Amino acid sequence: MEFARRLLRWHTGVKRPMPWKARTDAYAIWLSEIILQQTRLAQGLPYYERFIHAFPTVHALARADEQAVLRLWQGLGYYTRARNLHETAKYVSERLEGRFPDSYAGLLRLKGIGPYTAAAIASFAYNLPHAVVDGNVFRVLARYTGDATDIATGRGKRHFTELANRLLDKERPAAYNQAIMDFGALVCKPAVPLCDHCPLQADCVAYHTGRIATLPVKSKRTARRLRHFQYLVFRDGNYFFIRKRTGDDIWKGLYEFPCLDTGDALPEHRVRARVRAWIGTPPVLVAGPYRQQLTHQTIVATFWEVAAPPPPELELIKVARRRLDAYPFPKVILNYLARNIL
DNA sequence: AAAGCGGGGCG
DNA sequence: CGCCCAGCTTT
Repeated sequence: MEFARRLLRWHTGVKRPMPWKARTDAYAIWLSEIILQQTRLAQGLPYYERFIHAFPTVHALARADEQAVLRLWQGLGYYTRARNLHETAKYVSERLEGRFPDSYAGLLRLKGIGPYTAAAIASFAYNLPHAVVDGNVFRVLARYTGDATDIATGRGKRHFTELANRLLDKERPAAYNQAIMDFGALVCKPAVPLCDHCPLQADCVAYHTGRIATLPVKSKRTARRLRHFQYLVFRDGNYFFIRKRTGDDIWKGLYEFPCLDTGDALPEHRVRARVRAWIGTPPVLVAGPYRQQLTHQTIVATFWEVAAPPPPELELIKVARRRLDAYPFPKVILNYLARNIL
């Protein structure tokens, strides 16, 4: 219990402010946790404020249409989270009378809720003894125990989850979980940890064996794919033609201009020839190429204007310039609009 | 078990 | 430029 006691003592002085801690309802906790998946607190906070204001209850969120939810999510990334958020809101609102499950196992069954989020809601909303295991916890525990088990493997996840639950203060699970995550974010940081001011330094194995910089061990490396998107901007005065992205690819559910995914780089004259063969009119290069760095892909987007009406078989949506802000777009489209249109 | 999914910040 | 961030879903 020494570990938990020191952590909680440290935490009394340096809590990070969490707006949703003012509310104890599972809805607010759940919303904040989904937003913060793989997302820094500073980046997620403004989104939480906008969501909780627009949808104060799970019923309000359930009544919204998906496009409005995605629009509010625009720019945050990992858009599957937004679609799952909406689906789960409808489920909880319509099937569970607005009440979230009050057990870890029950929470785990909901879409978009995995082991971390189930533990977070169980502890923060209901004070149940389930240890959260996120990036912070992996790092703190791997360093504290000097354990080089690969956190990217199932075995590593199981190992650190069991350890986390042994170390958990079962009398105060909510406070403990908040403390260890704040500790990972503020002291036991990834690149430049503050070991000189660390309350756990005396017992930290990695510190005493000089392995702070090499722990935790995370194997999977990121192979990054390079893709070239040619966006065709059909324009009729103040009207634009867009469509919704579908299929198993990035940005599902978001909108964009019709896109020629050429895969490899293509010389400008080849693009013009290809578009001309397709719709009879050569396009004019108007912007780009813009690079958009995703975690596993690099998108190079070039924008072409076409002085002809779009082929009907594309089934594009005709939208007035002033109405574009009702649609969710990926960042690269927003950049184009901001620099060239709006 | 491994792959895929955004965008931003930091050293 | 590479790694990381209050991870989850699909294959």
